[in-house]
Amino acid sequence: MPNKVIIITGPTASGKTETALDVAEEIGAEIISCDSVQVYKGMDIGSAKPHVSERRGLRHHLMDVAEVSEHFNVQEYVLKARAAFDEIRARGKRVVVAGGSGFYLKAWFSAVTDEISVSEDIRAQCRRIEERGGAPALAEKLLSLDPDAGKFVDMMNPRRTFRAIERVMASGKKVSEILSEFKKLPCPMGEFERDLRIIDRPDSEMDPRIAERTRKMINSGLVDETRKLISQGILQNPSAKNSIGYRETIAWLSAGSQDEGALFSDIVKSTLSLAKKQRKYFKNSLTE
RNA sequence: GGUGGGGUAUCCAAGUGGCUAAAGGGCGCGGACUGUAAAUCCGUUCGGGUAACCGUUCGCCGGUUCGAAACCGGCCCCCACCA
Repeated sequence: MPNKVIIITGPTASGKTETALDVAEEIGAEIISCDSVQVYKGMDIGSAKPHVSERRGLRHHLMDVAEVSEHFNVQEYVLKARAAFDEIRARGKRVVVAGGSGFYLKAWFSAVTDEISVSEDIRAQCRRIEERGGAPALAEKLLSLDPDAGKFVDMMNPRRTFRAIERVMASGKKVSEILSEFKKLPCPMGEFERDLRIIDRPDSEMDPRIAERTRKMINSGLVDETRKLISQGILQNPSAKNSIGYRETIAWLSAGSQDEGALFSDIVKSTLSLAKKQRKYFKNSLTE
C-alpha cells in the first residue's frame, strides 16, 4: 500500500518529530503537523517547533497558520488540514501526519465536530446561564431541555454541558439523537488508508529527555519569546496562554522573575504530566 | 545558652479530646471528552480484603483518660530572633 497516509504520534519529547522527518524524507512526503500549539506563529521555542533549517527542505503544513491573539480550534484545524491534504495529494505526493495533539489527531480517523450551526444568540444565552450559576445552572438548563441528557453528558463539566445545550437549542433535537447522528458522520479528512505509528519510550528515557529539552528551551530564549507573545496578545487567547512552557513562564514573569530553577522544574513537571495524558488519550481514544 | 515558632500520610498543609485513616492541595494511578484539547471534567490515592471488617499511623518515650494526632512530663531534630 504505497499510498497509505503515515500518521506518526507519541507523547511529547518521544522523538516523533525526528521520526517523521526520517520517514517523510525517505518516501518523499510532505508533512502535515498535528499540533495545537505549533499552529500559532511565534510559539516556536516552547512548542518545540522544528526551525525551517531543521526541516530538511520538506514542506510542512499547519504550522504558523494562526496569530497568537486569535482563537484556533479543531474545526479550523480540520478545514485547513483537509485543504492541505487534498492539495498535496493532487500534486501526487505522499503525506505524513505528525504530532501529539490527541483530539486533532482524532480528526484523521473520525468526525470530531458536527454540522449543527449555533447562533451567536444561543451562545450568548448559554454564557449568561454559566455566569449566573456555573455548572449546576447549566446542568439544570440542559435537563429542562432534555430530561435524558444526564445519561450522555458529563453534567459536572461546564464545558461539555455548555456545548450540549447549544446543540440541543440550535437543532431542537434530543442529546441522544444528536449523538447517534454524530456517530454516523464520516471522517472529515475523507477516505484513505492509514498507517498509525505511535512512538514511545520508557520513562527512564523520557524523564531525562524532557529535562534536557526544557533546559534547552530556557537557554535558547523561552522567556524572551514569551514576552514577545505577551506583547502580541497571547493573554487574550486562553488556549495559547495555557499551553505548557508558556503558561509557566507567564506566571513566572508576573511573579517577578525570581528563581529560574523553579521555572525549570515547573515546566518539567507539566511536560511530564502532558506526556502521560497523551499516552492515555492514544490508548483510549485512538486505538481499539 | 535564652526566647518564639515548628515536626501530621509520597510532598505541601489543615486539624487541639470521641463523628479522624485523619480536611484541602500537589504528585501518582484510573476514566470521560463533538468546535479552548498542551484544555476541561470525574473517580481514586496507609497496608490487607469484593465487602463487613481487620492491621498499622500524626518526631521519640512515658503518663492522664472509657477514649489522644490533639492534654501532661521528658527527650531528639528543624527554623527565626536574641546572646
